[in-house]
Amino acid sequence: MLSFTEENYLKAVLKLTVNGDTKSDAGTNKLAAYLNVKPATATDMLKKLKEKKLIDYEKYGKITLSETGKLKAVEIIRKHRLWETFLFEKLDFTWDEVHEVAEQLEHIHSPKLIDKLDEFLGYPSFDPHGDAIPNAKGELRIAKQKPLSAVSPETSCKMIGVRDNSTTFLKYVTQLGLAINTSIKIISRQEFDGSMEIEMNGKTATVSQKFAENILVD
Amino acid sequence: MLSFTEENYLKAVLKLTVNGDTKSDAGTNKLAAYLNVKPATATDMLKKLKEKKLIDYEKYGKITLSETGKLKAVEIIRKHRLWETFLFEKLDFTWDEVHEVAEQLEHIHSPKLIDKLDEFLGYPSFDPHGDAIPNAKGELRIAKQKPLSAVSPETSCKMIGVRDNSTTFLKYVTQLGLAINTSIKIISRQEFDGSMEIEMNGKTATVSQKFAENILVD
DNA sequence: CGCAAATGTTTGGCTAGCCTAATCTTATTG
DNA sequence: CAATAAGATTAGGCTAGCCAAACATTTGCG
Ligand SMILES: [Mn+2]
Ligand SMILES: [Mn+2]
Ligand SMILES: [Mn+2]
Ligand SMILES: [Mn+2]
Repeated sequence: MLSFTEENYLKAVLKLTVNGDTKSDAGTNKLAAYLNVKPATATDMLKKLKEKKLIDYEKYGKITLSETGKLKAVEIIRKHRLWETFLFEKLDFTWDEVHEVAEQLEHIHSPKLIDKLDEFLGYPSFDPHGDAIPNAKGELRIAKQKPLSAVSPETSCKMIGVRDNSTTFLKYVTQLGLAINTSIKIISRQEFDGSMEIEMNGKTATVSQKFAENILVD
Repeated sequence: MLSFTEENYLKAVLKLTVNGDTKSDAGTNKLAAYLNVKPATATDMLKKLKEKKLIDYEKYGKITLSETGKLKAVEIIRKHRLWETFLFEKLDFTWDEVHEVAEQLEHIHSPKLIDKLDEFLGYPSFDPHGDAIPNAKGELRIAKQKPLSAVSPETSCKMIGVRDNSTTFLKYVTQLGLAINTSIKIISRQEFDGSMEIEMNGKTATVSQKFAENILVD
């Protein structure tokens, strides 16, 4: 039985190694920064996870999940996203409130619980942020996606997710009238700083490049 | 913010001090036995809880919850029983499966979560074992109840709860065709060992005194 | 290449929770 | 009213996770 902390490390290694955008690898420093601990602490835990055969790791070397470790990590992602969906769909949480609570709920140990929850929710494919939910076998459907910042002016697209899950970002997105499935038309893009004028639901807004990089569209 | 462990100690002190049946008080040994730790460990934690003003306690003296401690403990009971109700009503858990998972879920920190869950469940008054669920203000309705063992032969009653929540007991109860709200008629009672012949839903069965003491009726 | 910066590891030390063994206080009872 | 028995506390020690500071290795750049 893995501890709360061990599970968070596995999830962090997964996030940093298959990071979608950067394909960067997980170093002790990055891992520590991600988990808000110091590098020395991360090194301790890496030795422990290697001992338990959950990661492949040699001193000063690369860090990757073992097969077992990857399965475990994906299972935690699955739990996290199913709980977020539950909070959003059934308990009227907003999409900027679900992450924090799911961060606790993902560590509840009960295989029956998570499978029943999945069934209760109707086997959802995506969580409230548009992220794919792995199924019970740990398989994860990957949707084609690109950042809004890569869409050409004069064309339209549909928002299918967000890259940043922070409350501040999500509240801003909502305030602009954007949500999953919103159709967005790019009116123009400034060469200078990459800012974009976009239109959705009849309203227009100007957003920064940083913002556009964090909106995922089809 | 209380830790998982501190919360379990508070709940244990509450259970042992307002124990319904025995009105016994909580000593270091009983507390330790209840929590599956050694007395020395309990003493350490009692000092810590006193420091945090959650219990009233002097060396070698009585242990009672402070007002704050009682509020906290009742809140955990509330969460425990609401989660049990959720698992039972919404996720098709049986009543002998819910306790173990609720033991984990009761420690999730989120005021919004528990109030929304309460609402989602329709503000239930009792959990799957017939135990009263405290409301959001920490008030607990107390139902009149007595053990089946105290019911006179030739009379009828309705099962409203159980005193023992263990899986083995609950499975046995179910196997006999008993559940919350089942009408029970006492056919006879043996003076010798207190065993009873009872009838419910047309079927009869003979149960021990120990069994009858753990079935609560109106 | 060669050396400094970046990155990673070790050491020693901390707290929360737990333990055993020894000791102390309170309760019981002959 | 002793003297055990029962109950509670203290002392010392352990592991999991964490940290700061010292040390080691690797990377990258002049
Ligand atoms: Mn999340
Ligand atoms: Mn987590
Ligand atoms: Mn329970
Ligand atoms: Mn608990």
